[in-house]
Amino acid sequence: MVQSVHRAVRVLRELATAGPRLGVTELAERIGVAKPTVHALLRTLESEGLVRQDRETGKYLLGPGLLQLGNAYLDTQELRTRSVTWADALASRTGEAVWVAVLADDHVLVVHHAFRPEGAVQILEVGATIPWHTCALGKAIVAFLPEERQAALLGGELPRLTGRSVADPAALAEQLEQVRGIGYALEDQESALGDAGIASPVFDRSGEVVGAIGVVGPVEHVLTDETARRKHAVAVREVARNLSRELGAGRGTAWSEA
Amino acid sequence: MVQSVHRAVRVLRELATAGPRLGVTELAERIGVAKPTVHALLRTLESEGLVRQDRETGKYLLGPGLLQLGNAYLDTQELRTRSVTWADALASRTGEAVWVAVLADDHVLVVHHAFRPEGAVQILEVGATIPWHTCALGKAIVAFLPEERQAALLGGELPRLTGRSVADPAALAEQLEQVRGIGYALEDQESALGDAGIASPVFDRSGEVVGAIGVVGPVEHVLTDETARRKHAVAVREVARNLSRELGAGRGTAWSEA
DNA sequence: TCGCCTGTTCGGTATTGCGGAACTGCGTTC
DNA sequence: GAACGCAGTTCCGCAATACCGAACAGGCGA
Repeated sequence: MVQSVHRAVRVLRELATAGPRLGVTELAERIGVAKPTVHALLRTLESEGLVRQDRETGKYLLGPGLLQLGNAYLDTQELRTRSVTWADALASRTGEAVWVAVLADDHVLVVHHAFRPEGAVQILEVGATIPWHTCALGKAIVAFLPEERQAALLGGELPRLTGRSVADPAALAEQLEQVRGIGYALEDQESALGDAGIASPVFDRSGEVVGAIGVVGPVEHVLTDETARRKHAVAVREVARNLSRELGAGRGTAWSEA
Repeated sequence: MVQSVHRAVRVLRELATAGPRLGVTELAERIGVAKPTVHALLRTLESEGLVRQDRETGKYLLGPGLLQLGNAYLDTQELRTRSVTWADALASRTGEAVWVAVLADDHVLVVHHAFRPEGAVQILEVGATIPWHTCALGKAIVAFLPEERQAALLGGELPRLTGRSVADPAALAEQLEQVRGIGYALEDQESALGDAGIASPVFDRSGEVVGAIGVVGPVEHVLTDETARRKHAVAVREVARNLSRELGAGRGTAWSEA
């Protein structure tokens, strides 16, 4: 494990989470490293375009190079490239926004976002991260993970984002069991009040979950109306299966049992 | 300059450009570093989620952590956050897609993309990079850069992406002069056949160019029709000025002379 | 004007990362 | 089906390299 690289990434992470603009001194004490060391790391990162320095204040902030790399990641993400057409189809079939996501640590990372067809202002959610247990996408993925991994996630931190977030491991485990039974997961305003979601897992040729696809929208559209919910659930599951097959998942894997 | 960090970034860059999947050996000889060294770097990057390993082939590819960081960069980008509403307004006023971009080295980096209102399939271009001299956004920015910087860019590599790309420094310099005169830049299928653009520079409170905003669309919509072109140019320039003012640029800076 | 806070530079120390050589496991070839 | 070759991986000794204490420079506020 290369120490300086590890520290450099910590610097980037700190800039990403703590604040847009951080000074050398502040960074140094945050990550517990001497000031000149942090300075050297920053200079290196700056020369690579991953960090830039505010000319006026002297403080540092994230650089454009990160966006290029992030975008390059998206291109390598086979799930994303394959899902584009399916996501569009699902969006126009359901009339709702469609998200495609993968699991990164204990968060769900949105890698594709198809806008709701009849949309007013909609902000792009690609790159957004959400705790796995507060969204349908996360539950859909985790339900089909190897058992140890599931246990680890259930045992980890489970923050509450809204009053409706479920933070009890036992209750979540039961939900996951249910997901395995019906092949899709639900979310009822657990990450944001007013928003709900329905998602199904996507598998690859090795038979493992690689991510999930699902609709996201106002509770009234997605969950409240019983018949609409049924319709959406069927559509989501169907699209997820087709997408899985396109990724090489054969029958006999978890998705066909669902 | 921290050597290992520099090398780690080179690894990421290589993965981003050369191919989605690269092996340790291949990476090692590409960047001219011993195999075990590259391996250590990869393991570190992997533990940070910036790189992942394809379990089947053993080869390495970019990881999801990069997308998170890239997204964090976007949030720090004041130009982007401020431009969202202006971009939407411009898109609906012109009926074309609107891009907002900054300059990163000798490439333009798209930081915001407002879709064309009446749109069929449109792919999101946020994160895309284009050589500065083959798009209106790039010319709009470079035209207002300090002279040494301009000279350096004109003296650098000027690849041709289409048959219409302008690769001659003198011709480009003349175009830049023109941009300074009229306050907007044009592109006629210089980065992609069939596509044209009109863009104006955006300034911040220090009076320096921070980026550009402009419309992008089929030549027939954007350039061919003389009256439409005029209308678009006026709209773009106006929005760029308003955006600049919102960022704190005062009168008396370059933009008000344009 | 002074003091205190930044970001920055310097250079010695030993930690740390580096790479040659050897290992392992897979796919391919004969 | 055994032998080869090439991949990713591990080990370990050397010394290059990154780290940090201390001192410097520049700006802001008091």
